[in-house]
Amino acid sequence: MAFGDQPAYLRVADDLRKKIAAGELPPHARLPSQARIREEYGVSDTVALEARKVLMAEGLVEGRSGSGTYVRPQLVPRLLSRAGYHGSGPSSPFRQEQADDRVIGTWDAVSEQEEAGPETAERLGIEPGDRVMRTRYLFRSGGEPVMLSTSWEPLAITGRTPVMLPEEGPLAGRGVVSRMAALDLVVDNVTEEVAARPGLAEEVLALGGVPGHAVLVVSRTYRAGGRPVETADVVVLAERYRVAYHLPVK
Amino acid sequence: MAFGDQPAYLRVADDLRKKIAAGELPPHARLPSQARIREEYGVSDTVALEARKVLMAEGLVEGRSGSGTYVRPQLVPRLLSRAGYHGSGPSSPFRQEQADDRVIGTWDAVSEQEEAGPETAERLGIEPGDRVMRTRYLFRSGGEPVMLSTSWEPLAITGRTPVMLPEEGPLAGRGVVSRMAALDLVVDNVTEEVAARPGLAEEVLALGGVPGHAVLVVSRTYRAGGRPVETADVVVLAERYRVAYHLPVK
DNA sequence: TCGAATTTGTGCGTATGTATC
DNA sequence: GGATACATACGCACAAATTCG
Repeated sequence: MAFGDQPAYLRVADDLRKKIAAGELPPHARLPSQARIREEYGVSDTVALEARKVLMAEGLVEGRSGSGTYVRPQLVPRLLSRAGYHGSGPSSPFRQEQADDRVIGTWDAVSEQEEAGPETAERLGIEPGDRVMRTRYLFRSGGEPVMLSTSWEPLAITGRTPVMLPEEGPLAGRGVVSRMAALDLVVDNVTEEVAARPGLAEEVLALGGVPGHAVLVVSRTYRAGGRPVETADVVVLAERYRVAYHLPVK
Repeated sequence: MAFGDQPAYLRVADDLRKKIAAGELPPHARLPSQARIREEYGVSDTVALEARKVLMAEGLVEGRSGSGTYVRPQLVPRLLSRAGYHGSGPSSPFRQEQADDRVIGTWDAVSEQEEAGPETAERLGIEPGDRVMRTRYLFRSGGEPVMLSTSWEPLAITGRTPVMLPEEGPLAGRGVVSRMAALDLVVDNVTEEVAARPGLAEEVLALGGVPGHAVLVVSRTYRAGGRPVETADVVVLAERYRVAYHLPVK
């Protein structure tokens, strides 16, 4: 059973990984099926399955039900430019990125009122339970989902105004700064925090990634005169994006 | 078997995740054993195992052989402030952080000449094989290693000058901007890119983390009049740090 | 100190569902 | 529709680590 003090499924996974690294199994190639692995390596169905699972967890291969297990092309991480807000031009992180990469993107957005949780309240400088407008975004690039975002705005600020819904009304999709300007609020301060954590099953599923893989989370807060007017989390797959900043030197 | 179009092991994982999120299973608490899960949820051994694996992959729980599966304490990541260079005051990322957190830190640094590899050359705008000064840092906070950093400077710029070695000479430890100023080079441009990837065994070992866990990598490049004068990688454990930026709104 | 019970982790064989070709 | 292949699920066995009487 054991072979060099290594579980059987790891031994099989190592061998397949070597073949991928050596180019013997190039991108988009199909791996031997579970049944073939069972024969070739003289192992059980479970071991063949576990070995494939290891490679899938590593993001090297991708299983397609009914078809086969395929080598994933290793993609070069793209840049998510966060060079600060530019008054003229696209404003959301995604629209910025479009401008940078000349990639045509689409997105869906759903807004809903809710009561602020403790963390949201903390970030917006309001009390837990205060009402906020939560908007969930799903951004696509070339049809593929690439970025999730959730924004929160205090209804104490936007409630019963034309800009209450970020993606509707006269300034739909124009960005936080423009919309707040319509309320005579001058956004003069942005903080962003970049973190990485294992992606939740839901997030990874939506982004077409591998369960357990890391996501980058950019937590952004817009402020007007010290008062938070919007806060948002942007979630992308860590293996697909780097977050780029251009900083001033004072 | 299926329940709301969801596999049984995901249903069990979701339920356990909710209990963790709700505080019903606080940090360090022990999850129901595989056998208990099997009984409570009326599922098989395999399903109970798979459910636990999902939560382990998400980093929520940790299995200890022979003992049990335990909820991992979600430690609040510390801030790594990257608010841009401030002419007066500490300059290295770590020294900035000290100022922010009032944490007394120490560091070791080792400098060595080498030939630039392809990636370093690309970042410094020089040719592969050109000579550079590489300096490796290990930063400690309260005696514990918390951050690794490697910087590269073209010897075409600093060679045979008093500031050739970052941590020696008259401007030792004063930071890139000050040292370049001594060469009449005005650093006016900083770009940073934040990425996350699985930590290398060496890195994770040095930082006291768990193998396989993600690290955050901040890749920074200082430029003077468009010419790169220094580039560096800063590596921290992803679960322990967030990278914070304060951006201008133009 | 010893040993029994518990628990995780690995491994096997099999059956069934379901997507793809 | 049939064949193929992945995905989920069940039940079982055993090794290693831990816990506890």
